[in-house]
This record gives sequence, structure tokens and C-alpha cells, in this order.
Amino acid sequence: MARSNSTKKITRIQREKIGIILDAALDVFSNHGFRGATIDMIANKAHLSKPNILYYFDSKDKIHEMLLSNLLETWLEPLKQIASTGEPISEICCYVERKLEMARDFPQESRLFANEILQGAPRIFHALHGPLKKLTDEKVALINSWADDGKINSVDPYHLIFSIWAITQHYADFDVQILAVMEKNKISNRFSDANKYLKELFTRLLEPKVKLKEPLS
Amino acid sequence: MARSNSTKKITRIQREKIGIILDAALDVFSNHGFRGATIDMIANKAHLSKPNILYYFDSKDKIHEMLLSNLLETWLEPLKQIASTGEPISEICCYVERKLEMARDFPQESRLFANEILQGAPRIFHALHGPLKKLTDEKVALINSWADDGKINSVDPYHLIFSIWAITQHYADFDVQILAVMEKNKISNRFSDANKYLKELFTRLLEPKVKLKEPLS
DNA sequence: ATAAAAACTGACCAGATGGTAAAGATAATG
DNA sequence: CATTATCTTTACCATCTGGTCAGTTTTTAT
Repeated sequence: MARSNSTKKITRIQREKIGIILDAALDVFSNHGFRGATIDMIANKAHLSKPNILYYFDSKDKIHEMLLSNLLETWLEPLKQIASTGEPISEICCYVERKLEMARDFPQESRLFANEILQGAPRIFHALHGPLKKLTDEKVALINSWADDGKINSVDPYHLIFSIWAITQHYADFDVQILAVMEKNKISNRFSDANKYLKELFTRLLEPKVKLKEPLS
Repeated sequence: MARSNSTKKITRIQREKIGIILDAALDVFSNHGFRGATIDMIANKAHLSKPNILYYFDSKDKIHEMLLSNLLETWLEPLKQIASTGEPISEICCYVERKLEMARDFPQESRLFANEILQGAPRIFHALHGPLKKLTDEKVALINSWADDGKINSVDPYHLIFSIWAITQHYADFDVQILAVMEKNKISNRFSDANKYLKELFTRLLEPKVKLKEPLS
């Protein structure tokens, strides 16, 4: 058997097929949610039989679980990259840009995540309270310190981060709505337009207020 | 029979039970998605038997359909209220505030909508391309005219609207994540803090650039 | 080449789930 | 009060779906 091998070495075929299955599963889970997805759908998309899928994964849950744990690393990465050494506004704007690129390039991952959160995050509760909270706390402190130093306008760092998450992921999760509502000839530019808009939005927000008393130095 | 009565009058019991069923169904559908919800769950929550539910609604789909069509009116209302006669920045900020209040007061409705969109909006495609697009077009034009008149900073109106939708709905749809990540003692103030943050965010964005040449009048 | 291991399949099962039918209980009406 | 219309329940059915199993085919290693 191939399943539940934590120590055993993995064959070429295993590596290939597991990859194929995860690709298919990501597609199916992200478009239908966990309950809406069936192993048959995944099997069809992967061009494998249902028992063959279950030869590589013990259960539907295990496939989903693996997708989510793969996702979390990717998901945290951009936030990690905010550096305390960089120029504050540019660091934050670059973060926004990276998140927007992820929404463009990995919309399925974004929707998988959104589906999970929407339904109460039953399977990644621990990751939210653990690694995500830890990392967020760090960046909240960093943003606060920038504000204290007068390098950026003083805003609530939590809500700043939430707004970045919300807007950028919106371009993946609510893409159908955007396509439905937007003027046809604007659609193809939506990501570059969004990028331009968001740069202005957050630059204006974070620019320190003009210090009227300073020029007398 | 009580079902599919378009012209017949509705009895007291029908009005009551249909209300109870829709309340229960909103709860179940918004927390589990369409496929994840079962008629039994709805029946339990409504303290009715499954066949009794199906006495009032022909099918699971019909319940969902009715919830969505009820929802759409509520959903469009705040956007409609943006008035061309008001002060532009205040009109937009009030819109943000109303949307945020909806996220706070009707999170289930927001999640029902999000679930639907996430999965490709199969049942409300028409509403997105019809009423929502029409209304959005109107407001896009209005925002553009404000910008042309120099009353607000010139920004892409589509992305302005998308960002408002994204951020405000985030507080309903991703509430689990917010609760997980945020500092405990900040949680209870999250909506008022968000309101303050968003007011500053959009005010700064929309303030016309200072006209340096003007003061010589 | 051949034995052993790995990969795969068709047939099947058990439980969940959407939905039905028919009869019984309750409420409205003359 | 009796009769009709409305409402509710019990007992089902058919299908879907996650998952198993016994056996077959293919790959790998000797």
C-alpha cells in the first residue's frame, strides 16, 4: 500500500500521481467547497478511478487536509517579507502588490482558503490561532513602531492588515462578480488598474501628516 | 397543498412556518454552503419534520432560491442611497458606514452571498449581470462626474467600489479569522475601530489634491 | 526471466440525503 | 357540529457518495 507513509520512501509513480490528484482536488474543492466536492469529480478531473485516488489518500478529508497545509506556507510568505529595515510605506505597498499578484496567479488557492474560513475554519482553526496570529502580532508591532517614529500616519494596524487581505483576496474570491459588473473593455486590465488604485489608496493613508512646524529648522 | 401558490392567498400558519423555515435555512446555508446544508439540518433548527419543510417548499433549491431573492433587495439598497445631490466624500463615507453596519447586523446574509459568489454564482448570475451591474454603472458615472468637477480626487470608480465591498464584507465573511488573529481586548471594539479606520482611509483617498495656485484669489 | 512489490480495477456495501405517498391530526368554515 | 381544507407525520424509496475488498495488471528488483 502507498498510503500513510510517513517514513517510507516515495516512488516515482507516487510522486507523479499524488501531484496530479492534488491539482485536480484543488480545482474541485475551490470551486465547490468541501461538501460540494466529490471524490468522483476529483477522479474525473485527474483521469483516475475513484479507488485509485483512495489508494493514494486514505480519505477525502486527507486530500483536503494536505491541500490546506500546503497552502498555509504560501499564504504566510508575503506577510513575512515585510521587513523592519525597509522604507515603511514602500514595504506595505509592496506587500499589497505581492498579495494582489497572488490573487491573480493563485485564485484557486485563495478560494480554497475563503471556503474554509467562510464555514468557520473547522480544519485550520489551529493555524489561524497559531502561526497566523503570531506573524500578525509581529507585523502589528512593527507598524505601531513605524507610527510611533512618525514614519507613517498612525492607523490601527489590525484594520490596516485586514483591509489589505480583504481587498486583494476579493479579486480572486469575487472574480465572477467583478466580471459581471465591470465594463467589458476594462476587464483585461483589472489587475494592473487595481494595483495602481491600491498604491494610491495606501500611500495616501500612510503618508505622515504634513508637519507645519518643522520647516523652521 | 401549500406549495407553488402564486395567486392563492396565504394562511396564518403558512406565513408563520415559512418565516421559521427561512430563518433556519439562512442559518444553515450561510454556515455550510448549499451542498453542505441538508434539509434535516434546517428541519432540526426550525423544529419541524423534514417532510413538513417540503410541504412548504417544493425542494431544497427552492428554499435557497427564495433566500437569495430576498437578499438581493437588501443588498442593493445601501448603494442606491448614494445621492448625486449630497457632498461627495460624505456620501461615499456614509455608504461605507452603512455597508459596515450590514456586515455587523446581517453577517449570515453576507456569508450566504459570499458562498454563492465563491462557487461561481450559479443561481444569481442574472442578478449580477442585471440589477447589480445597472446600479453599479450608475454610481460609477456619478463618481466620475464628481472627479471631473474636482470635488473628489480622481480614482478608478470600479476599484473604489470593489474595495468598499471587499473590506466591509470581510468583517462578516472572515469573522472567524479576525477573532482568531486579533488581540482579545480589541475584539469587542472591532466594528467601531473599523469604522474609524475606514473613514480615514477613504477620506484621505478622496480628498482633492491641495490646489497650490488657488489661494491667490 | 521471474518473483515480489506496487499500482490499479470492477463490484460492491453502508449510510446519508432529497424527495414521495398515504394516512392521520388539526384548524377553519358553513 | 359536521365537513372540508389545511397541516403534519410515519414509513418509505432512489440515488448519491465515501469507502472497502478481492483480485488483476504493471512495474521494479534480483
